[in-house]
Amino acid sequence: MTKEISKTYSPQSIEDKWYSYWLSNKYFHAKPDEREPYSIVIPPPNVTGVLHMGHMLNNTIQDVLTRRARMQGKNACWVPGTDHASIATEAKVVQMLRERGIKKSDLSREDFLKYAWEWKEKYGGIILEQLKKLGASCDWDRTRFTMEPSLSEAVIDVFIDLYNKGLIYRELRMVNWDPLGKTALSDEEVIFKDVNSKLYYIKYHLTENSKIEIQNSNLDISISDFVVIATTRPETILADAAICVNPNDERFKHLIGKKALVPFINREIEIIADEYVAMDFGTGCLKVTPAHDKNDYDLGKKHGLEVIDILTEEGFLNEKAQDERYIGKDRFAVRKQIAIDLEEAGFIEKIEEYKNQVGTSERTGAVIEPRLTLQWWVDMKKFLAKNPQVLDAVMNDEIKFHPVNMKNTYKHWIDNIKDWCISRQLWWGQQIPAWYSEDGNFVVAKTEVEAIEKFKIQHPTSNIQHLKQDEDVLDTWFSSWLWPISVFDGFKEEGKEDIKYFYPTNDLVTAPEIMFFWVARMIMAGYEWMGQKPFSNVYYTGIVRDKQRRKMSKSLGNSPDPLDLITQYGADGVRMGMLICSPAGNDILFDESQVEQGRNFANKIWNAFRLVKGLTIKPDAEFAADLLASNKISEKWFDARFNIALAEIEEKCKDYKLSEALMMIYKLIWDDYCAWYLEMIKPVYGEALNQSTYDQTVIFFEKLMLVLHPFMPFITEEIWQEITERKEGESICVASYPAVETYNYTSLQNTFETISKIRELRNNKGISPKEAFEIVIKTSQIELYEPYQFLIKKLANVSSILFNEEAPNYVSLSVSTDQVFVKLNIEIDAVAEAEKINKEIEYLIGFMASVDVKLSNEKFVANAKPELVEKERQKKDDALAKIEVLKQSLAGL
RNA sequence: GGAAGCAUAGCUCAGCUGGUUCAGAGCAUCUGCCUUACAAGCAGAGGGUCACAGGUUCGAAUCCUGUUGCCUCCA
Repeated sequence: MTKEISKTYSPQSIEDKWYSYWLSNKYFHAKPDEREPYSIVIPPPNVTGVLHMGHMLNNTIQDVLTRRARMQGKNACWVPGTDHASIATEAKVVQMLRERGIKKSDLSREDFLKYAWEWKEKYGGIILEQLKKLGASCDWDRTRFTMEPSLSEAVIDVFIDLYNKGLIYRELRMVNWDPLGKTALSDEEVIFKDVNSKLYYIKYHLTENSKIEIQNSNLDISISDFVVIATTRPETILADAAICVNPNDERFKHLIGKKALVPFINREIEIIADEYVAMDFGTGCLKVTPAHDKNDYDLGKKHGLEVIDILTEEGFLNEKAQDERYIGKDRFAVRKQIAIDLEEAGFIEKIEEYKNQVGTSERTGAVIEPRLTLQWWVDMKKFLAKNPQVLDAVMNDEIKFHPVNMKNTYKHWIDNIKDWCISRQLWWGQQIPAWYSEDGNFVVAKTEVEAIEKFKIQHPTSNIQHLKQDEDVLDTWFSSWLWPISVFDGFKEEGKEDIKYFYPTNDLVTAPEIMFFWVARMIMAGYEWMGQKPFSNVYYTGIVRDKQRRKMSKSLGNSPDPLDLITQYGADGVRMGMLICSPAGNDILFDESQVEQGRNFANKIWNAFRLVKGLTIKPDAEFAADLLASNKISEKWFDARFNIALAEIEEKCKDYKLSEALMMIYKLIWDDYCAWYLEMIKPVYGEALNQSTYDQTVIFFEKLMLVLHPFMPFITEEIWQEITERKEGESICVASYPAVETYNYTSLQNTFETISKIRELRNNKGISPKEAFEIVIKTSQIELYEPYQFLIKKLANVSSILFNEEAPNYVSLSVSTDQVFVKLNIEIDAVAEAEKINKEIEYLIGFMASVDVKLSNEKFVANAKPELVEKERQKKDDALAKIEVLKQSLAGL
């Protein structure tokens, strides 16, 4: 050994060394040239984010795709960046300020933003730094941020453009209100959760007049003084505007048009009728609260009911609730309290346990409050009518989804699309370019100066002395949907080279849960502003879960820290562990043992490297002809194996079945190269290997490293650099990926089987591997064994091989259709041997019978493919031949 | 409540248009081994009526129908 190589692979120093080598040589930087482009845009992680297991999986996959493309001679560009994540970041900054004793409400917009930017500068880059540890081959010179000036400008331009096209409007509507974030949310940002709640049955007394009217009527009904309604939200009774029953409900017909009193505050509300009311739910009487329920709002609008909003933007009760006991208190506190108060006052008939679903904010977790507010909307139906390709391209596979069944989900969403609420009552984000005059008119314009000009034309009578810009910012996704265009500066007038060259991008790798938020909308933006798709393939990764199938999350504490994992197992090990069990679209059940498997694999490769590096080499001329011939056979065999496997690997990669491809590489290296090939050519201890075989062995190793490199970039670079001389500036990152070459396949099937069977025998009889055997092979095809005797002798420790000789008192082994007889130096049990052979004969007879059934079935012979029938005949012949051999050996015992 | 999907070894999954790649892989388990590259290893082994019930067919894990059980998305 020329130099000492450590017995176990230690990734730490190697990984940092090579990553900085790659960066300093700018291998990841791409600019347009004459090569075929390959591009991926990263799903920009939130600036607030730290790397979690989902990112690890997602970015490993992107890196594999990018590195493969780069090695295959394409000009690969993976654009990194971060998302300003308006609501998530604003929440973090507010919290940080609170910890410092500063209230957001005490700050001006400008001061707040100053703090927010400070925060972003400090923490915003963390996640990208972490990606470097993973080995991500992003073009870091192209790092973008959704709120950097040029990207923000694109967002504003797009807003104005859409407004001018009549695709954006402003309207008072019921929205999903997040009382914690104090902002509106889009439907997609609301997560429904099952909760155990209570259904309260509350009595509303009729007014005196109503009672009298009913008594005076001619209806034959028993009179009661009240109606009962069922609700899960008793605090909202203070906002009730009516009670509604189904007009077809016989039980309540007499009540229609009468009046009832809201408990405690005694507001008179009318009992109205509408078929919307389900007769079989609750009591059949519905309380109508237009301000606090979407359906009630619609109902109220239809019947002209008053909208009584009793909640503040933070979800506290306001003075409209009228009852002093509750004003200024939180909605949930009031719910508890009012239930007790109602019960004490005798308004509660009963309380039932009830399971229902409650909408919560994706970002803050707060329970969503339906709230009537003035917001900005994108008219999605109109948008899609203008861009029908948004659906068509996915349905006809112009944009391919992996796995394909995601197409259904996509179509369903598109078919049921709702308008997109894009305004957010936040400060962190792109401020909406709408300008208001004091008399309530507005124009949409990029700057105040332009706004003034527009006012002069559109609202000449307005007072434009004090124009005020809209306070709200745009939904984060209103900037992310432009990402594949804006990262290449596609909205700018000049510098079109990048966008022309890299757009449309090739692959997008993302989580299925943001298909609507992001994927669908990028497709929309792509067609609207570029006139073509933003990417050709979408690979949906699964969700990373723990062994108990629970989603990994910070709050559950079931997620390992990715950086700790990398420190412990190496980036290569972690990448392999994540990928080995993650078919597209399937959730991955993460377990540290998989990462351990990855680390073990790296170590295995490392030791193969130690072996090869440690070999002593001598010229071929110094070796015996039979050894050289044997080694040639081994080389030829592995060459064929490699090419067969490579073809399969490429096939899998083409289908985006990366975990299957990786598994094939794993087996190719571990089983074929290490367990078989290296053992076949390895000289006995102390002896040398011939030069030509050594050279070939190194070439194989190199090729294996190239194929594995996209998956495990660090160890492959280290070995690729060390296995042979490299020039300064060379790297496996930019080396060419092997192509499938022609090969002559020599099947060593029978040889390998013979070796395995002899090893098995040794195992069963407890005979040491050091003890050599003499064997006799009975076969009609000597050519399947004769040239490979050397290998059988070496790998199964066999001292001599004879063909078709008598083998009295030998133990018989079945190899394919042949028999191998092994001479043991111990006494063999003739009776047991005979029994074993008889069993085998019995099985073969049964097997033949089943084949005969098929062959004597006229319909089978007539309908099945001829080659299939032929195969069945062959099976029968083989079995017959084998029975013959077995009978002979039985006689010999 | 609506839609789609899934059900194959202990676990995670492959199995295209029905027939030798038809019952597979990796991990885990078990049994031997510290055999000069590797115990993070080596050599072997055992494990499945392909969820259940019908049907189509000469032939079904594969196609059809129903049942049950899971998961996801939407409301």
